[in-house]
Amino acid sequence: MNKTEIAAVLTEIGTMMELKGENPFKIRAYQAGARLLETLSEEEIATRVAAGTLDEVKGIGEALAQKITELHTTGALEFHATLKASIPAGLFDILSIPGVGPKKIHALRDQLGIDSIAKLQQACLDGRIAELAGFGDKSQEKILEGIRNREKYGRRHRWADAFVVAEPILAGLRQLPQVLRADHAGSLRRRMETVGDLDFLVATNDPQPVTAWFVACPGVVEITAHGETKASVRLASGIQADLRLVPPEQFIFALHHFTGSKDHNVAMRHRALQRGLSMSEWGLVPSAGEGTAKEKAELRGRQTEITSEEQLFSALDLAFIPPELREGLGEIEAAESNTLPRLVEVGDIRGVFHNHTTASDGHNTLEEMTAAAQALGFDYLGIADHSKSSVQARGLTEERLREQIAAIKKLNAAGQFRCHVFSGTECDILPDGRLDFSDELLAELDYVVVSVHSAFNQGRDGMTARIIRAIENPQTTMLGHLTGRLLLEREGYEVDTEKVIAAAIAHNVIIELNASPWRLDLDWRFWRQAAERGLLCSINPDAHRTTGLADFRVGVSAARKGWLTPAHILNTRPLTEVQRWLAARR
DNA sequence: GCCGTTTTCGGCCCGACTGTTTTCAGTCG
Repeated sequence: MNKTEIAAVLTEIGTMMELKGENPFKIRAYQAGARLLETLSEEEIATRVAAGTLDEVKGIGEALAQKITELHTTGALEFHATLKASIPAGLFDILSIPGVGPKKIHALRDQLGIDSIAKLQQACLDGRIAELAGFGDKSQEKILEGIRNREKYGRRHRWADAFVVAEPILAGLRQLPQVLRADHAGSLRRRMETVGDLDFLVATNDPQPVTAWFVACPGVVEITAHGETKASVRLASGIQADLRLVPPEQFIFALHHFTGSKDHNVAMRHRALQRGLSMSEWGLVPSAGEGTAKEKAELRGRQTEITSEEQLFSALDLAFIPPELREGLGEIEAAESNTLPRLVEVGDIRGVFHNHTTASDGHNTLEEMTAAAQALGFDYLGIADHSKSSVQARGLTEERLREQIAAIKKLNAAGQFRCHVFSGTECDILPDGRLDFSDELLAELDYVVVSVHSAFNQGRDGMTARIIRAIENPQTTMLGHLTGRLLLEREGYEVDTEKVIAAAIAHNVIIELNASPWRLDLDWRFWRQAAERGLLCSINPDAHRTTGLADFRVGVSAARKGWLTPAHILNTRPLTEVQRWLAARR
């Protein structure tokens, strides 16, 4: 088993222990162990398993070391299987209903034999829940509502979709005279690929007009809470939006707190405690001695000198950690030793590869795409229309591709655009791993993107071998959307990502970070280690129309989450350098 | 289950809110 799979097992053990009502600290140990494992490299895990030194890692003790070793070597864990067999699958679903946690699930199961959402819903309708000790009419109604909402709004939202909704609300908040500072927080600010709800944070001394404006925003279909310090609404798109209001001196602490992630916050508080400080959304105060609430409030009052997140991190002897990195994956250690990377920025991107035109399934012509790329300030644009096997996408035949090559040469020669155009193709990887065009034709292009668009169900080994064969082809420049996933729509196909990455590094092939908000593939979680091992990235918008070119920004967000610097990314390089790099590959 | 300038036991991150209670447990972020 690889580390991701092992971590998933440990996390599931944690959840199951929660459902069993186990000691919360024991549960936390499993969850922490899972997170920790993700930060280690596959090599280090293998070495430590072989040498029996896993328990030297802080956070992994004897028990976890034994379980990780068993999973790593045999691919299974007796303890996990036994535990899983003892818990009805329906309990996991119940856990996802707001207001119902492990303790209540325990009571429901003990007293009413409830072990699925269906049974829970029926018990609510029968009025049996309200009669239980610790429950009441409101609990029963809330559970029913939760079950209904789960069906209706239970899904997450792609980052770009959420951002489009959030942006005008944030702009509106900032224009209110009562609002001194405003920002968004949560997973939207951390630029996660999907977002559960929108979090807005406002600094104000006069909250009432602000909440009044917020609950009356266009698109609000339901007000779920409307208090002094917090308001929640449901928007037409199904997204829930929360607004929190704090006094100005508390803004930075609250911004950091509500940006998260939870793992990051836990680690930050732990660090604060090591320095004799107690950290919360209210401030940073000495933790020594049990001061009264009033004394602590006075101490908070003296925290006003912290007016930026930079200062907050500095107070804990840390360099500023960009929100994208706050996932509890080693960013605090890096900030401590001042080894955080200089993350890639939108302004670093000089051009983009992998874009489509009307020649295949794009909506704009070559000229329109080039004009749009130039308007974005790009020095170069790569065209990569589909190949002949992608019939559904009107893939180009050999003849039509040669016509396109000629058209691009002519366009570059005409000097109409300052932006240089590269001739490429998004060439299908056929089911057996061969490419869709002959080597002779591919050699006429500036570069070649290879992608899987068919036969998704070959199994892990088959798919891995197929993609690696395509990588080994000397004509291949870069690999497109490695897993083929569509966020919230379709899982990627089964493939051994680590092996594919290793093959790409060995053959000096780029792997793209497909920047389409639907894909963001390869996932940011793989990039840090892959780049450290020498993998080169290209942030590719996979644009099918002129407006799609701007999606490269979403790709930059994902790259930042993956700790990538400009040096790790081909399309941060100037035109002449890219031309040299591509020419050397041909 | 993990850890140790509190070192092999007794702690472990913080505060608000809700609904249930009549002083608090459970849940959430």
